[in-house]
Amino acid sequence: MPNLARDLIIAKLEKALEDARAQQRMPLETMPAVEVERPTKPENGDFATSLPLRLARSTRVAPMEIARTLTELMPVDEVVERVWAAPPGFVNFNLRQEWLQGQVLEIIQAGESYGAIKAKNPQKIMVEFVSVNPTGPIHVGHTRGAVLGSVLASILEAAGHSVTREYYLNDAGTQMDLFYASVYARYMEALGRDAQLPAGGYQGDYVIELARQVLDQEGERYASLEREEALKLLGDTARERMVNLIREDLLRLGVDFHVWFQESLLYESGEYRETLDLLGEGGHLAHREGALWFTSAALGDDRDNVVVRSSGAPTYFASDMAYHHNKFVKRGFDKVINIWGADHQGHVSRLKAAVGAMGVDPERLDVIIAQMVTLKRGREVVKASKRSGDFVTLRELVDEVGPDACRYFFLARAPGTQMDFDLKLAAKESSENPVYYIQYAHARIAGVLAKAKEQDIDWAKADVSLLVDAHELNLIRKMLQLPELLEKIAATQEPHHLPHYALELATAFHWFYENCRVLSSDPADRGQTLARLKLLEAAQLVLARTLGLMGMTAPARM
RNA sequence: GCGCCCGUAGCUCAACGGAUAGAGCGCUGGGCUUCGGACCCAGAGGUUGCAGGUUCGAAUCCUGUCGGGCGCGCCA
Repeated sequence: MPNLARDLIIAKLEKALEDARAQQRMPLETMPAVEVERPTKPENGDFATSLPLRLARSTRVAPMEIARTLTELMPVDEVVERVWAAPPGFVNFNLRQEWLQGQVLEIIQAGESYGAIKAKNPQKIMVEFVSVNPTGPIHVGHTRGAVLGSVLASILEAAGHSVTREYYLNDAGTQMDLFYASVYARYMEALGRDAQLPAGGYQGDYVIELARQVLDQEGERYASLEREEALKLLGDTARERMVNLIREDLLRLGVDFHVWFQESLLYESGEYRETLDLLGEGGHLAHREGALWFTSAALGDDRDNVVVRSSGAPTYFASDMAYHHNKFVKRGFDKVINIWGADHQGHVSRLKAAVGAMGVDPERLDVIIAQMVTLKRGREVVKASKRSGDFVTLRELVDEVGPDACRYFFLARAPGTQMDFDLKLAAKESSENPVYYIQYAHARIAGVLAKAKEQDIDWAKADVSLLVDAHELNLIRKMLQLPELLEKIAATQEPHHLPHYALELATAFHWFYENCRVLSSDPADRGQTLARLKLLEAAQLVLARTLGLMGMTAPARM
């Protein structure tokens, strides 16, 4: 891809500023950062900058005068057709029609890589997400983070970074022990033995099913073992089965990982020990009340945190520190993005403190907190609690709503806002969901292109300069926004803009389709037909690309 | 009590400190003899919770306040 129009305009502005200073037409002490925006109103141009308004104070020059000076210093070229000053102090830019037309060919040439950007500083990035304990199936609350993480990872890749998608598997620790004991109790129960769920054990029906499944497939062998031995061996199989279930459920949603990182490895490899030693040497650990503490209060956190309990068992936080040591120091990620639920929000500061104490710049760790999802059936709130067993699983959700709608729905909301998910509504309205509106645009294009092929129309040599209708140019303009958008999302880590863009793109297409007939039997329209087929080919590509980045299907028929 | 997040149209949500705060759903009224009507067009609907402040300009930043969510364990 050539440079983005936006970047060309920024370069133009920067040059104009330098010229203005050199010619002493503007008293600039330092060069300001140049930013351009896309005006909401088309009459305000394809691009605009409010630079004159920002510079008015420091230069003590009237905004409109600055705007006019800059305008004079920016001649039109092959990309920009018109530059003008607009009150109260904007400079607006319009793109040249010929350039827009040419972009159709550029998009087709870029093909499936359209929108991909060469990052100015490509980074090795890890996105760690979901990471639910394998003590039960994934439920609705985790789905948001799953979608968010997978799409963010795709977009970061498109923006030129090298991305690892990782699931942190907590296969050690007290919750797992509790889970094993719960499965064991259900297993014995299934054999008719007297068994009691441990205090605070996992009560969900899935534990009963799991135990029964093990019994069916592996027999009674665990019952004859010593309890401790049985817990270990039965635990192993139960955990594996649970992890597989989680993996399958996520795959149904279209979420996949490069790495399933086992917590237990941190202990086996000695990295846990190594991390503690490192922190100890730095003076960040203290023995107190029989336990070992990370002295995070001294680093600005609200309080110190226990790393090793008085029982000698490490806390979850201890392994998390070792895990992040592994991410940054052992594996050398430039940036790590963790996606957590709102209930983990209190852990951000202490983990950042720990990362800093390891000698890693805490800025390299980003934690995105996805706020709670309230699940509803109509007006009724559905409680989701894994231990009480009363929850809706990801699998049930995907079965009911479908993966595409599910992804779109979770993706379209900014992570920081709490959201309601009405199961009833989602299922009922699925045929009028924006998802279908977007996919329908893709299917419509596929239909026209297929028809053109049936008629042996070859549009390879179409003349794009015939694309002069406002609807056509509008569609091209919209297609050209994708690369900028991806760059922005990669920088702000807010993928929710993508579904909104997809909707706008689909609207631009439907509007075009309504107003511009593509296939015409009139020989006089031949040139226009070919050009429009070319445009559709590009539009289909951009739609498919956008849907693909969201992990959604781009159907040729619906 | 302290900390983090969120209050925008009837509902679900957008809006990079910028120009008249926008979409979808729902509601009202229109639109195909031709490529897929799962479409298009128009309209109604807003004191951006409230009050101050900063700024040429605030839904956005700051302070306070009201309302909601989540945290504040030798659980994860």
